[in-house]
This record gives sequence, structure tokens and C-alpha cells, in this order.
Amino acid sequence: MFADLHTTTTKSQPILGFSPSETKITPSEFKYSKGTEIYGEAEPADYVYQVIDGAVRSYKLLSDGRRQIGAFHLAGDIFGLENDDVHRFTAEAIVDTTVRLVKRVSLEHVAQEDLIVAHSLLNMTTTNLQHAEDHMLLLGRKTSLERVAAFLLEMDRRLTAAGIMALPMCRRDIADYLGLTLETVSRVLSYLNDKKVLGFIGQNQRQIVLLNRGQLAELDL
Amino acid sequence: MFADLHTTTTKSQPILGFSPSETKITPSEFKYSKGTEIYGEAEPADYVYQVIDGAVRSYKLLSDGRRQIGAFHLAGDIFGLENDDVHRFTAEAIVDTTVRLVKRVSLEHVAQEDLIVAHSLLNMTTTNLQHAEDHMLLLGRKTSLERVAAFLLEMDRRLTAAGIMALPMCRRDIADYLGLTLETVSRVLSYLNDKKVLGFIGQNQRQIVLLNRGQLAELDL
DNA sequence: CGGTGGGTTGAGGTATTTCAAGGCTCGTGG
DNA sequence: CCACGAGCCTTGAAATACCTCAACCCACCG
Repeated sequence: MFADLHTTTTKSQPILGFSPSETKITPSEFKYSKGTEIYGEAEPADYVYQVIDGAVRSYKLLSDGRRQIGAFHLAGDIFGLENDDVHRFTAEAIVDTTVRLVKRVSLEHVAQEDLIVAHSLLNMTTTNLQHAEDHMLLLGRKTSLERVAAFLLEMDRRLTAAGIMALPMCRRDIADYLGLTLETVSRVLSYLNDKKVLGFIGQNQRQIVLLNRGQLAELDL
Repeated sequence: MFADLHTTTTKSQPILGFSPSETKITPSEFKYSKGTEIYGEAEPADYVYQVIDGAVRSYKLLSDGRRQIGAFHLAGDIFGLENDDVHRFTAEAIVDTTVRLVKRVSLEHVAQEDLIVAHSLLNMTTTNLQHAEDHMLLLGRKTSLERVAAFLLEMDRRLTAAGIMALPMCRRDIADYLGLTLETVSRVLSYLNDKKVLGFIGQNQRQIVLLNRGQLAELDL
């Protein structure tokens, strides 16, 4: 799978919030260029990943091409962690992305001996579960306006720097995350722009500044 | 919370697939009558539950009453397991239901010492996560027909006895699970009945026999 | 420069919801 | 024992939120 990739093994660095100095875990770094698949659904889950820089989308496909993005992974996020032997999503780099990765088996080895690590695996899985549970409510019961508002607040929380949110993903990605079409997402964003709830900066429409978080939050009850 | 309930403490019986004979875990049994709340969203998670007999729905509410059911818990299922201190769903008995319950702290105590138990907690959480991930795809991207088909196959797998599926939940519950209205669910079931994909038995429309699983499965790609 | 990959916007279509009526079953009380 | 109401389910007709199809614009890049 990684045969054609540069294997730039780096010095040991913390992953998962614990120092692996005395363990056998030696993370490596990889780079995936925009649009590249990191792993596919149902492929063996040999590695666990952490985003160093960039952004990743995890999604499932139906046979006719309909796509549901389950999560976006941004700088710092860990993804690809499966308790099972296979990945349940396809993961793709949204932009040029650097990841750190460790062998899953070595991680499990450590977890077998270290209760702290085992606990942190459970914690990560629970965090993922919690996100999925909230997302079920969004997908099952919220309007397009509420979905986009929730998305903006989530991204605001996760990647806003200096008041500006620079979205790495395109409208189609947002739509497939929210269970909408890209046109609907675009229309809602235009609507929120008209209402001065947000503003676009620059020319590519991916830099957004939230002008009225409170108004968005009211849509998120 | 349980002050008004009969505390029929029973002899120790296996929960979570391990025998607690040498641990301090002593499960008790409770009965909840139809429609009763077992715990509420954001309440402290003091107990973990297992359905002995009956059925339970776990759901989230929006402020205006829209409801999303995240899961149905049937005989044998464990629910209410939170890594956090609070429940993230409200749980209600769909029909008269008997549950076994154990104190969450005692379970965590055991997990602290026993790696097998710790691992089984992770496994359960992963199972829940997997279900939620599949359900996101259903809620975000499937048609009403595909949703009902998936629901029928899930229930067929989980509770069919002697070829007959006796649904404990009403149309509204199914609708709130599938992100539809009860009318749409009813229409799709009528449609599948007309097409001889399923048949209703008896008079209350809750006993269903699947006549053509293959045709349903084709809708589930 | 021409093409490609976003993004926006309009017009029309449709799957699902909403609103409404009616039927059936079952438990309860007169 | 039967009438009655409540709960649940179905079905029809109308409304609508969102999707589909299409045109157009703009930035970027070879």
C-alpha cells in the first residue's frame, strides 16, 4: 500500500498523548497530496494516523456513488483507529496533508500492558461515538439551515485562527458531510452572508468570518 | 431515581460475557412499564443496563420536540454504558421491560484490574460506534424505501423467531429511528406488502414476515 | 489563452412532509 | 355486555423543502 511513498522515518514523538520513549512505537511521517486515498473501506487496518498538517475526509459510499462523509480530520486529530481488523471508512487527503502513523499492532501491544494507553484508546473511541451520535441527530432531524449552522460552529471551534475560518474542503464535501447537495449548501451560505451572520473574505469563498455566533447557536438547540 | 421501584436483587448472573463470581459486581433486576423513562439525557450515568426482556429506545430531542432515536435495545443488549459521567441519550421502555443493572463505578473498578473486561468495554463501544456510522449513511443518503428495507433487515436479524418478526415499537418510533415521518414509514410498509416483499400477520400490523429478503438486501447496497 | 475546477444562482421537478379523515383494536366503565 | 374513547395505523390531497438540471462566473494553471 505504501510502496510508492517516501518513508521518512522521524525521531520518536508523542502520539495519543503519551510519550512512547520506552515503548517500541516509532512514528513515521508521510505526505499525501490533495485527493489521494490514505486507505480504503474494508482494507486491513494496519496503521493508525494523526494529522500533522492538512485535512482528511472519512466517508462511506453506496454502490451508485452517493457519499456520506462521517468526519473531517484536522491538524492534531487521530484517525484510522479501528478495534476491528479493517477500516470502516475510506480516508482521503482533502488538501496536501502530512500525517504521522504508527503500526496498529504495536499500539495494541502497548495497550495490552499499559492501562493508561488502553484507557486512552477507549476515550478516543468514545469521542468518535459521541460525534457520530450528534451527527445522527443532525442528519435525521435538522433543516438545511440548522445543518450548515452546526457545521460552521464546529469548524469555528476546530480551526478558526485570528477570527478567520479557512475551510480546507469544497462545497461538495460539506454537502456530503451534512447530507445535502452542494447547491443547497451554497444557497444557505449565501443566505447567511446576506443576513450578515457571516462574511466571505478573499476570492475563493473558503475563508469565512463569523459575524454573529449567537444567531448560529440559536439554530443549534 | 429508583426510589419508587422494587429492588428485587437477584443472585449474581453473568453480564458483559464474563462471570462476576469473584468480583464485587452484583447485578439487580428492575422492571419498567411501557413508556417509562429509564434515564434522561445529561443525567449522571450511575448504572449500566442489560435488557432481559422487552425493548428500549435511546433518543435525543431538539428543543421543539423533534426526536432522533439512535438505537433500539432488545433482549440481551447492553445499554447506558458511558465513558463519560453523564448519559448522552434518554432511554425509555418501549414495552414492559425487565433490565439487569450494575453500578458503573463497580464495573470501572473491575476494568481497572482486569484487561479482559477493559477490552470488552472497548469492544462494546466499538460496536456502538459501528452502528452509528452505518446509521449516518442511512440518515444522510438513503431513500425512504432503502431506510425501511435496512430497518427490516436489522430487525429480522435481531429479533425474528420462527420466521415471524414481532416489532415492539410503533410507527412513530420507526420513523424517528429512520429520520422519516410515521406516514412515510406506513406508506413504504404498505408498498412492500403490495409487492409481496413482506406480509402482515394478525391484526395489529406489528407482526411481519419477510417474504423476499433478497429483494430487501438489494436495496441495501 | 483555453480549459478545468470550484462556486453561485435560477427554474422546475419531486420525494417526503403536512394536514386531514377514517378504520380498527382494545381496555374501561356504565 | 356493549358503548365509548384512546391509541395506533392507513390512506388521500395539498404543500414544501430540498434536489436536479442548467447556465454562468471567476480564479487558477499549463
